[in-house]
Amino acid sequence: MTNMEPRYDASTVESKWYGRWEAAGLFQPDPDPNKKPFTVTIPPPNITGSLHMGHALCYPIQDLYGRFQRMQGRSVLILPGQDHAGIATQSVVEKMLRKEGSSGAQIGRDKFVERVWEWRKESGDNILHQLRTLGCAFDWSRSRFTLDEKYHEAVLKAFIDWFDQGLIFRGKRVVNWDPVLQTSVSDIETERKTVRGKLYYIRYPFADGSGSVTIATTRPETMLADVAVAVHPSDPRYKGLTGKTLILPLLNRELPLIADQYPDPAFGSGAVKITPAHDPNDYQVGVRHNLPMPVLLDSRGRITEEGGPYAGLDRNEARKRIVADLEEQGFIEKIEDHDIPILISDRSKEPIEPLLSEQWFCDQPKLAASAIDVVRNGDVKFFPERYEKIYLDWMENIREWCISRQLWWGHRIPVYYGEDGTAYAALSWEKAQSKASASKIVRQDDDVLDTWFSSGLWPFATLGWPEQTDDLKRFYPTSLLVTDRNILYLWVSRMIMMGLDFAKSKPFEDVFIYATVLTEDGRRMSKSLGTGVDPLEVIQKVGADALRYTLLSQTGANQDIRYSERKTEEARNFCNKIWNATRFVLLNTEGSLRQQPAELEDVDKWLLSRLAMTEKTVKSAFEGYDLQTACQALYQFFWSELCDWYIEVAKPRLIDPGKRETPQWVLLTSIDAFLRMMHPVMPFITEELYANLPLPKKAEFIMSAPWPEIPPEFSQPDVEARMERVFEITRGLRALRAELGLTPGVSVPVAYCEGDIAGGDWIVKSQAWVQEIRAGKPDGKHISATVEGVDIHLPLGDLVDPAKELDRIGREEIKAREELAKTEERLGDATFIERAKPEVVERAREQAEEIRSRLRKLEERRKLFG
RNA sequence: GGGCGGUUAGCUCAGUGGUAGAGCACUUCGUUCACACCGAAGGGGUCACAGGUUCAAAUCCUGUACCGCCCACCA
Repeated sequence: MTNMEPRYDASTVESKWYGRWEAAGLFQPDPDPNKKPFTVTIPPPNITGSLHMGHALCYPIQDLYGRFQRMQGRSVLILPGQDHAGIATQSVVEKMLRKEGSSGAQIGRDKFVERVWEWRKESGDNILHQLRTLGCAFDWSRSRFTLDEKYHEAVLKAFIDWFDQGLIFRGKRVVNWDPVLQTSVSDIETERKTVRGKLYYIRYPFADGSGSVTIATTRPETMLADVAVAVHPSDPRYKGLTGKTLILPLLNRELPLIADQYPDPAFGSGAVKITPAHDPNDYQVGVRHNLPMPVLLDSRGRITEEGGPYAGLDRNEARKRIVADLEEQGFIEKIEDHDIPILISDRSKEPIEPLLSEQWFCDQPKLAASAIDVVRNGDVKFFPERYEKIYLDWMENIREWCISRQLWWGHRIPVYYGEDGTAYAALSWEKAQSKASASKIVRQDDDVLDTWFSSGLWPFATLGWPEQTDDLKRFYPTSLLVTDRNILYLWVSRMIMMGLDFAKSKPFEDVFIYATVLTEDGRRMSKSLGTGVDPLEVIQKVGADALRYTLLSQTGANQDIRYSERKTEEARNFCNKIWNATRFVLLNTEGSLRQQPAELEDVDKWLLSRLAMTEKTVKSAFEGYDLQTACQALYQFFWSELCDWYIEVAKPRLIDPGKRETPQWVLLTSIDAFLRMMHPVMPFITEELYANLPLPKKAEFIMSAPWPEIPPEFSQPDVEARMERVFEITRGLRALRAELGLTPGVSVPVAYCEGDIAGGDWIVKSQAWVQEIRAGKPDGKHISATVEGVDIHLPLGDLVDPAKELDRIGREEIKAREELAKTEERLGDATFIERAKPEVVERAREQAEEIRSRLRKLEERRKLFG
């Protein structure tokens, strides 16, 4: 294998392997029943989605664990799929229709849904293809879509079950209404924002002409649907007035002045107008006092008939007109600036209208208890751990979930109504009819289910539930969920509740929540802000392996990571380094010994010991979701230990036919193990290089190879310490050379050395480019350094500028004196001697002694030049 | 209002009790037969701030400031 290019070309290599893995069936779980399964059902991306940096992290993490666990001997299933994403998809298709001059309303429900399916067939799979580019080894033969027929049946079954148990019910509530999308959305799908607004103080006169009550409101337009004014019973300002009748300005309707706990006497005037249909608090008041609840806004946020002369106006326009009219008629007492908290719809980014309407709800509070237990008792574990508390806090305060959406794209609610309005939940119209018996079914509910209702079933519905399929039996509960923190409440908590109730056990063991990918300067990546970066473009430039490494090597317990092009270049350089080092090894291992040689030099033992340490670190870091540490250990082992030291030291032996077999074996052993450990992070380059390694025993693919087993005897800490000394001395000598302006590679005839260099003469000679090392000290002028207690001298005084050298010695002396002063101060402290651990005191003593000796030597050297 | 992260070298980040580390950037040198997407040598930090615990604090505790995220029905 000598035809490797000196520059690694990712695109050639990366296009080669994916198809081969797939053809070899490696994406399917190993059928061997003795292998413990490792299962992941991936968070299904939306069919509207295109790949972004978050995906480029999320899915490779799962792929990494699939590959890692496969190497650990598990039967791995990573099940991919997609989410129909009700609101998002419906919006996309609506937009397309509008461009064509049409609309959903125009073509009707059936045609519209047909249209969405068409669109999905054309472009809905894009994102899954993009995951292949990233190297994700997912089982495409088991891919699922949340609107597949089978999946749909599972959703209906779940709904009907909960309906029958009373866990799903219909109710009239003030919900979050999105006037743009014209549907309800759940509490979690809204975002709180504070905007600068006004607080209007409006006088409501008493019907009997005895003055007025001033209310304070931020939303004057809703007064048209007022049904009362409330004050706190303890408020002295309104003592004896409750029960009287007020006149609603503009509409001249009568309103009672009522007493309720809700108004805060300290806020505004202490009196609150009550609009039950458009404010959740007012709604509660309305219920307590049995008040009427007129609805003022229609589905687009326009004023209804209730608004009398204002009917038909948009709510914002209505506000202006109403304030102007109130002002003109003298009802406004004052207007103050006020920060108003408003709700914004996540999807449309428009302000939410609280709106009283009839919706379907899920009784989450009843389901929460076991979902709390399963996390409390450690059956489901969160990584990083802090998310456990966030999850529990949420679950302990969980509220009803509005699951109906006024959309067409989604799972239509399987509820059918009889003539008398009775609701029957059933799999079909016919089944509903048989449930209803005598009563005739006249219509099906128009609403569809919240997308999260169907995705909550994902871990088991994808495996065949409600049927007890072989897959469900073998692969459920799944092993790992990898997701981002934004959907902890929307999705993770629902899967846990639904999994426990429907599939009778937790949906997954571990939940790993990865960091948000930000831009280099810490801003959110977003298409609309223009701060997004397309992963596919990055892959074209540096390769999928490099992109994976860039993101994975920053992944741990952190909550953000910053993406930058610079980092991808570093990762690409690392790929190139791996490529070239392996290339070098291949060029130097032809006809090599394939068995462990009897005799190993210290440097060989050193590298193998470092390899053993690295394997330990990497494995436990992977297991603990600390990819950062794993990547760092791999990087350091490969670049600085294997390349910078071992290969350089091994070069002379590699050209010597009598000595080459040992370093050949060490290099092959190390590279083989390194590539296997690196494979979960960089699947392509490792596969390509592994294919070329001349190993005695080799798997068909590195992907199907086992995790490297490092013999325990490779670990030799004492040899490591010895070698580190030799390397330090080498560095010291190189520094002396640099002092003389001698460039690396230029050979120096002789260096002197006083002290034990641990049998590393030959290493120091070759690595510091010295022909001979003599014991002792040179006679003439020389420069010196003390490293690891060893004095090294370079007898090349002629080359030295004495002034410069004296300056250097002076600087070192100052440094040493400062160090000595600090250390002596510590040693002079009686409590330190008494209370510090003995080994710490001992070390301080040794250090002091070492510095003193260094100072003495510096003094001698000064004399030499002075 | 409550909670959670973060604040360490110019930049991006490691580092959970014993005198500060990496990569990049920077300076100097170098085309030595794997790699210039490379190698060698160097410069660079009162570890946000203030208290406290300790013989000893970047590290533990308390508080403050700033940045970010999440939760929360004051009209």
